[in-house]
Amino acid sequence: MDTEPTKIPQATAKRLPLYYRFINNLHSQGKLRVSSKELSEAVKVDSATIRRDFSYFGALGKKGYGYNVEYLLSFFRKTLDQDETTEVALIGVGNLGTAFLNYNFTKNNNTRIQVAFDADKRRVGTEVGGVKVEHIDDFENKIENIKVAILTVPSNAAQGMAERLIEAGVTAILNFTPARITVPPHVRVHHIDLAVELQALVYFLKHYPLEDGEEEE
Amino acid sequence: MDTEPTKIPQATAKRLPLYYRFINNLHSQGKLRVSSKELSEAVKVDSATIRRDFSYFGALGKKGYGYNVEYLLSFFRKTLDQDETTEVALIGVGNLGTAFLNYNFTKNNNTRIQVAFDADKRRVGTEVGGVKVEHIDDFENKIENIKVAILTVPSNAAQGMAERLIEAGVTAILNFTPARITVPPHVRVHHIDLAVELQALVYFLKHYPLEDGEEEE
DNA sequence: CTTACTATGTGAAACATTTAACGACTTCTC
DNA sequence: GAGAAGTCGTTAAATGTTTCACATAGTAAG
Repeated sequence: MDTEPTKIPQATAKRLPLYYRFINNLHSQGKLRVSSKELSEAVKVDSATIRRDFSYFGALGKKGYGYNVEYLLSFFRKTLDQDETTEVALIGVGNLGTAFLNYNFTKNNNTRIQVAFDADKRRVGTEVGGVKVEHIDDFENKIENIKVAILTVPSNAAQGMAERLIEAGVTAILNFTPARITVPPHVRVHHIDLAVELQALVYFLKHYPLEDGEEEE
Repeated sequence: MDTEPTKIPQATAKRLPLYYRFINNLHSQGKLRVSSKELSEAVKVDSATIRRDFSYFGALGKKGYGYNVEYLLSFFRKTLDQDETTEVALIGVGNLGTAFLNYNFTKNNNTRIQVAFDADKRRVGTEVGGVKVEHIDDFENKIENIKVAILTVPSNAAQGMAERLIEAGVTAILNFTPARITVPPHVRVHHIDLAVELQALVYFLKHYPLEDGEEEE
């Protein structure tokens, strides 16, 4: 009973949540069918890429018709495990951390921030976005079943915190600090580096002028 | 006098700011030389990839020696236009926007948030992270020379704001809203979608177990 | 039923990126 | 100064991703 088909390319996997969200929108708008072309315009991914992506999961659509929204939705729900919620811990309740806490992922998502931690005693005990803030030194006791952490601490604390998280059983970290943390091979880290993103955008702006007609991810 | 060599691959261009920051660190630590191997360990990019990346700009290193930090730094400073500051506008001073304003990009960066805008009158007139907050309806007058905007507004406002920004002359947008905005071909948009990033991480966690020895970007 | 239309799923080509491997040159050590 | 060790720059191979283009099968309508 493995839901896994053959391995999906990573590039495809990264687009799945995006597809899911949009299909979800369509569904709540009461739309019954959708073509790869419509989807393409909405999510800004080439329609052939969408068809290819979907095809890794088998034939989800009907020729001459498109995709049935209801079916697509229930398919992705299963595939993305939307039914079981993944509990997440957030480390560092600064501005960025607060932004996450207020984001309310659970709405369209299978992820929920269960608990947040901060080193600043003034923040401990408060509640942000419905999530309790605990002191960072207590966390070893409070994240026993948590495998995913969002790291929004100052960058000099990043490596140390990562090690403590891993020690406590975390195996996936979304790292928003500029520090590139070093982790054992069984731990997955995704870096999102705001300064780098902004600089890269500026670099593209200056060195890769868009000609009319050239489009963009 | 074109600083442009032949076109650099996009994947390389996205790594340049990362390299720059790290080389900058080395320099302020007083380090004189660095090898692609050391750099690789620090930024978590394969050393062959680093050598390849650097080689697009010509021969920056010396065989048997490595790279001279001073030289590398001054080279990247030029290449990434670190000398001229790019002015940026920030739209939407919520938690995420505030996080950006407090980030202080100028420190290691050639980008500076010059002005921020918000629709909430209570925020207008305040200063966040040293940046004045203006009312959003005034912005057409105040961003005449600004080409880059960070969009951290609620997602239902994203498309409309994007259009106003473009109308006012913006040609690059860093979009943090979940909305995939539609823009004319001469405008560059980079999407950073926090919920998608988190979901993708969870998907990888569940479906792509890391074997020992497998490493990760 | 037949014809016109539509849109999928995919083979094959094109394109992009990463990685391995190694020759050439430098530095280091004795 | 000679040999060992180190490290770049690059050629070539491998891998990954996107896109084209079209046969095929379904829909829609008279």
